[in-house]
Amino acid sequence: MSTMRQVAERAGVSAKTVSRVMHDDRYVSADVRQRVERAIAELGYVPNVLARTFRSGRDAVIGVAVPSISDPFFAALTGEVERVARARGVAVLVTSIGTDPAHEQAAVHALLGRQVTGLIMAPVAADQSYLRPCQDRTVIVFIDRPPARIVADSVVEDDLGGAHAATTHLLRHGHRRVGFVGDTLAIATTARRLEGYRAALADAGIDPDPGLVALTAASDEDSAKALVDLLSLPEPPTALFSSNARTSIGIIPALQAAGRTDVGLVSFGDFPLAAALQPPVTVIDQDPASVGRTAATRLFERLDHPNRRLKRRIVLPVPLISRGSCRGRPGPDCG
Amino acid sequence: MSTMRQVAERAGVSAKTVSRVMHDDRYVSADVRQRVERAIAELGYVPNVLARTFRSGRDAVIGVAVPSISDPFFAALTGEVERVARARGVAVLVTSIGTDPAHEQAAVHALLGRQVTGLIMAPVAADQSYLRPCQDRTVIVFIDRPPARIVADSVVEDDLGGAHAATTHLLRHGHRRVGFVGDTLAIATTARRLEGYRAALADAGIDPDPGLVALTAASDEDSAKALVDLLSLPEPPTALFSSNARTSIGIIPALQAAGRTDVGLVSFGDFPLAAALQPPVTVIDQDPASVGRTAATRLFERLDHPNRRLKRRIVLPVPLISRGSCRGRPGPDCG
DNA sequence: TTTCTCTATGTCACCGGTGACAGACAACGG
DNA sequence: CCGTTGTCTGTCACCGGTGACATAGAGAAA
Repeated sequence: MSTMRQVAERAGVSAKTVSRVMHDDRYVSADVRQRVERAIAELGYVPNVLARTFRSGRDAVIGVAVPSISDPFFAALTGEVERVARARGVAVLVTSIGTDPAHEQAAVHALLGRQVTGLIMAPVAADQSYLRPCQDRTVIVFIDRPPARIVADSVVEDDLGGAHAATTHLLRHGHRRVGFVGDTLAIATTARRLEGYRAALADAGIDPDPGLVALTAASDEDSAKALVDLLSLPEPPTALFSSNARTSIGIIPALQAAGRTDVGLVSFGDFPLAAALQPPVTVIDQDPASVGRTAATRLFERLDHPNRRLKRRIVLPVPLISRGSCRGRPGPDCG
Repeated sequence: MSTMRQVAERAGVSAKTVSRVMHDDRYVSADVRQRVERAIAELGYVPNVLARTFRSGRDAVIGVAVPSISDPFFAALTGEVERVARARGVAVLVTSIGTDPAHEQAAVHALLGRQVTGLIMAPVAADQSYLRPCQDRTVIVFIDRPPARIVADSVVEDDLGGAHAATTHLLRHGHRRVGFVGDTLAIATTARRLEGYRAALADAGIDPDPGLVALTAASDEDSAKALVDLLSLPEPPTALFSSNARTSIGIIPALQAAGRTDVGLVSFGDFPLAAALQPPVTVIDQDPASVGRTAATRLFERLDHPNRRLKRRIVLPVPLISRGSCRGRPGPDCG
């Protein structure tokens, strides 16, 4: 890879002049411009972005830190962030934090050390105060889950409202024993969805049965097992609220295997083919692309206008898409 | 953000000594080490990775360029690359190329300009010769599709063999009119899968009917439309080979809507819930994680041992997972 | 003609960490 | 007491592009 000075030498000019050509500076004669452009082409010169941005102290890169990029939800979200960033010529550095809270700080520091101008992250740990010192030079936008012990922008879905709506929807279809299937309360969104579920039961005057709450559905296998356990209770649930798309994808095959497609189901989070299943799955439409777009847009807004006053917390609505899985065996129609 | 010299000043030492502490250099007295560590903690010092790697000319970053990170296949692949890279302390820069071949070079140059040590990319254009000048300083591994007009490592699936197996599988279940649903021949994998499909028909002594080949399934809507068109032919196909998971996800709801779940189906590429559908979908298991792992492993192997001689082309087998959607209405059992 | 402006190009320091190299001092063997 | 070796710390240049500033010639204005 050649450097700017090599190009300069070949064109018989100074490095600065090459820099001027690269930046379409007005004050370059046609003759010189042509010679430099030829030299650039001949050497296949690609400017060293590191050097440029190193000088200015800040790189045109934003970091994205999510639990897992493989997760379709975060993949779609990241993809949208990247779209917005690319439109502005900003690169995107991606890191998977994993689910271990202890690893969050290391993963985020790896990004900060690269002098990212902005950071979009889904917090996993219970405390993000370690990010405070960085806030004067790096804009941080939290996604999916609100941050703790730090003031920053966040873009979250309406977990509480969505869970409430989902549960209420099942209750309206005549279900009285509604189960909750989730991964773990350590994840803030799950905790809030459980809260919404409980609130809906309370609003309907139904006594919550702790035995109907399964918080072990971390993997597909665990989800399936949690389902089997719930269905083999003496008084099994007639409907389930699945607290995210992954648990839904885990329990649906198990439901089918058990021949219990009569069990009502609402999934927090849409997923491919939800409409093609029998019965089609009613979902709370938690749109990852819109979270990504909103977060990236906010990030750049902060970068462009550091002094503008904006509401810290953006809560995206999560509409319910009724498809049919909400009614019980002899249930009434969805509406 | 503080610099190394600021830390040095606070600790009353030179910048170089701070550097030594950061690198656990043997020749630092316990006293000095402690003072420096205190200063680092007090200032919340995070070393500037840019500066360090800028000096050495190479950054501990690898680039990943795929058509779209939102695509679950590439998301899973990228996730696995990131896992392997993270285990080595190497960061991952991700770029979506999109489907426009003209954009490929710009997207890749954006990564190269950041001095990535390695590049994992799924080519979209018909010519990658523009990458030749970079090869002496950047290791390139192509994924999913082989490169053109350039010699480099590639990790691809056995498109030809997989498509052949899928088609043959349908033929063995008594189907004689097997349709092909794909996006576009501009994508190399689709072209090779069509080739495999045709070869399987030829091996079975069946005259290929060009009318059964639909190459318009770029989006879910287009896939659905392609399916409807195929089924309304005077002599419609009794089975379909869907050339990738996305087209499958597009045509399955349409199949269900048309009440034609009797139509045989094999999908190139597994997808969530394929087993939970009615009937469960037989697939060619194209494992994105293993592509990612293999590519990343090869990349680091090249970086660690630049002179080792290795086979350029790695073809991953794609096993067929028979689930039931392959048989026709009154068909025999799957094998 | 002088002065000023505009154009076109060059020089140089600097960003922040680090490799090469240079001391300085202590300990130790002869 | 000197030479040698080992330990600890500092100085300085450098990576590559760019901002600040200088300079030089051309033409215009005074």
